[in-house]
Amino acid sequence: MTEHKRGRGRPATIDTEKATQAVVELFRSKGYAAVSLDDLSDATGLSRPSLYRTFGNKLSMYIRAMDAFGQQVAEFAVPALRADGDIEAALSDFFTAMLTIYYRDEDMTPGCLVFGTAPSSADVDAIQARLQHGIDQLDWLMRTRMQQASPACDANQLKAAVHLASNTLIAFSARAKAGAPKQELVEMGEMSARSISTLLKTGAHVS
Amino acid sequence: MTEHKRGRGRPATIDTEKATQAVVELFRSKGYAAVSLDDLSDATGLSRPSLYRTFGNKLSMYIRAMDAFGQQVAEFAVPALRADGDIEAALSDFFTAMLTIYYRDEDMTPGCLVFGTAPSSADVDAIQARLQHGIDQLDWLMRTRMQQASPACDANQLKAAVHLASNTLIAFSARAKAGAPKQELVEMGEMSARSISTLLKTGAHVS
DNA sequence: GCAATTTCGTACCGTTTCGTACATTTTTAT
DNA sequence: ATAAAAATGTACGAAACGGTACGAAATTGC
Repeated sequence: MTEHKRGRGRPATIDTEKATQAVVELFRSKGYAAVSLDDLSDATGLSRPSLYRTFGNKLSMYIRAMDAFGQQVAEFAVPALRADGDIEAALSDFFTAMLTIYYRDEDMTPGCLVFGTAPSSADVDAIQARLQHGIDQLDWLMRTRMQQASPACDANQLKAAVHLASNTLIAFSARAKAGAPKQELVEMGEMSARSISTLLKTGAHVS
Repeated sequence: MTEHKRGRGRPATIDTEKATQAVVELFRSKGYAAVSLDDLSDATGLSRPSLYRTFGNKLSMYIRAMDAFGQQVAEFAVPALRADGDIEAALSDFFTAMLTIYYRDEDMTPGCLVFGTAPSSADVDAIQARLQHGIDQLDWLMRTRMQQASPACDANQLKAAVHLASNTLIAFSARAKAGAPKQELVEMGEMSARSISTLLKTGAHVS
């Protein structure tokens, strides 16, 4: 699919995937506006014109980075939430999986590209739209999973649990960026998962 | 106190407080890195050298804006949390008070300066320190208020409730920036307040 | 080999950026 | 009046910025 039939001309040598990953890393650790094209050039090893050819301008690079980040989350962390079994374990495992993404290396804390850096650049319409998409998707994910876990739960109680869970993850981004140690947030996620699952269970027979 | 004994020389005409407010508004709607000194000059009506004389460089302006914003929160919203009475009402009123700050005008959504824009600039040490301070203060506020409301509550349950409440507010910043209508978040705050207070009450006699 | 074709980096342009030197204005003291 | 003092804006400089024209490099078709 990605393999073109090698026609005439100089063969391409750029590893788009690896470059995309470098772009993601840079944007999520320094934000959108603070990153210059020279920074991106250094991080990817590509010249500035090459960046333009493969990714377009800075905004489209950031948008693409958001998409790539979302895909990584979908592949690595969402399965933990979708896993069968106790809702508490699913929530807890999902939180910790997200935290291993947020804390890439043990020392540094690049955090979340979407919830960590997009809000401050939300005055750009395209960025705001993607941010909203990310939040919507998170809410949808939580709602469907919790509905499956507690089909008899009251609608309002369910909604409350969904928001508590989504908001927990969103806040993790800010806490990670603030320098909280990973273990602290892992424990916070475990406790939140327990509380939220308790609410879901008791919510099944409350007005 | 602020009134100097008017010695020799041209009297100052700059309204520092009004300029500070303009700086806060600009930073919290566009973030730190995306704001230029010319933007700040336009927003405040002060020339760039005047900005330097009164506030120092861009970073110190942002730091000062964070402090001013925190003070506004302490004066306008924190009393609602501290108010005597039901913990659910206190939480709900606090959330809505914060949301009236986040949604300054009906149309625009500048959001939260601390939780909305600081995370993406947390690679600057001074900004990260203030962000952490803001989170710590929020946690402390929640903990003391909930301790007062439910002195018999289990320590872990209390901690869980504190984190759920703090994380709710932190996430509101991202949701507001994403374009969520104010009413939606007000209702989300009410439901979260109810759930969290429920957890606090049931947590008094659970292992 | 040689032209066509595609990829890639050097070098450049106009603009914006932060920060400051310096002149101007406005006041008080003598 | 006139000098001293404080506050303020104009004008400038050096650096960084986003973006692109253009030439060099590498490969295939003839």
